[in-house]
Amino acid sequence: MKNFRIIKQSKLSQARLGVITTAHGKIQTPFFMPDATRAAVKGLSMNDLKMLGLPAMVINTYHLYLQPGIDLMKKSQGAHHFMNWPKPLLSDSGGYQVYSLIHKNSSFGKITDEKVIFKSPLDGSRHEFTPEKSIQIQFDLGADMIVCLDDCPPNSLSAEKMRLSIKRTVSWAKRCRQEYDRQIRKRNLDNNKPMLFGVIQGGTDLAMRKWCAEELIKISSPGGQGFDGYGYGARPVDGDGKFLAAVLQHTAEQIPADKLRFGLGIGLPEDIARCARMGWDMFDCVIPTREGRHGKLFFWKTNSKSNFLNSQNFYNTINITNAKFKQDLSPINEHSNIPELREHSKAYLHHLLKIQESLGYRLASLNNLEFYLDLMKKIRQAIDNDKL
RNA sequence: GGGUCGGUGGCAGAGCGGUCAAAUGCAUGAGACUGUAAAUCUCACGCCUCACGGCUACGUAGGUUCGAAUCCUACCCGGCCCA
Repeated sequence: MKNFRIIKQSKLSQARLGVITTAHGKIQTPFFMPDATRAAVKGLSMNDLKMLGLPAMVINTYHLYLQPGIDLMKKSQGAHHFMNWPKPLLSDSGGYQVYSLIHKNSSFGKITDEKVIFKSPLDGSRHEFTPEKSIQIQFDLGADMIVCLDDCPPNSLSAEKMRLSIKRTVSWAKRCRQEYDRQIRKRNLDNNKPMLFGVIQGGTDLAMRKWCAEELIKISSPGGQGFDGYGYGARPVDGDGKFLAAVLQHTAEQIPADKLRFGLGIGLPEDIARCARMGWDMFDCVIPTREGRHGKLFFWKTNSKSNFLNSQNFYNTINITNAKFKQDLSPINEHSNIPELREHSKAYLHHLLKIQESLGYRLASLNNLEFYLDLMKKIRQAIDNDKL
């Protein structure tokens, strides 16, 4: 059974339309997932997310392992039941925490070729993550799409260290693949396999990205060669925040066309549009929710051209906490399909965020997620019409 | 009326002779945020100047001192206690 099927290839670019089939329903690609790292999209209820038509979300192995713990996940028969979320889930491996905690600050742990030693930011306790353990936990979480534990390096790493890091990521991917096969047998999941993703590292160096991709694709098992999909790992921007378009383009080209391409942590709306054009199929990012909580709202510009997604500036942002919105009684978003965003004023949302009221976080997150989901829909339509 | 403690920047509140345009918190203003240690972080925050620097300021008015938010005197205002 093949769980990713390409439906249409754009005549204009590498962009494609597809469908993923999971045990919790189908997903049309390209698509975007918000991050529900600790089993919640901050500020939003599952009903909110259903109302938005959210296709899937990303939960995190490391965070859920620390809190509330995997025993409870097993007892709840997985994250879907625990969260009461009926649609697909993707669990991230904890590889990003190798970067965000340890690479950035070595007092948070240590990386060896064998495993990662984390010191919990919650209470300082010591925890070991092996590739095998990450996969086991992800099976316990019961996610529909799971990710190999990787060593996510800073882009600034020296060439020599980057080479070692990639070797580690590849060796861990092998071990993840073996553990995955073991779990499938052990749990009798032959007809209900989660999809497994490898993560391509290599910083900003095209040759390193290519090498990492090739090594990952070579990994084989009785279950087949390579992975169901491949992710782009590490920050997609340089030190100045400039999008690494050439690296994304080159990395996409290394991934076999019939495999899913997952841009981890991407990104800004224009970056997602560009990546879709390169043939990337799935995205996740904290931007819409985090920046919403911090007051930044995304809005469509009124565009008449049908190929507006190819332009640089197809949207506006405002910072609703700016003083100029204090007295602005106009709707938060008059074009929204969400009644609350049409009926509440900007002044009200300004006020809610100023007093740190959770309703403010919710309204801002709703606005931005609606924008992102709309963006993905427009991208899919554009591909369908050969406009992207 | 008597006693007592106190009056500091938008607010709260340190400071108690020089290193004070004055700690800290809040509020305010702006910015950042890309597989969420993020309801977080950064910067600004008396006035003038891009800046060097200058000016005005710790209730009011005097005084002591080389020098006062800090000491003294009077007055004004507030809290508490007594009558």
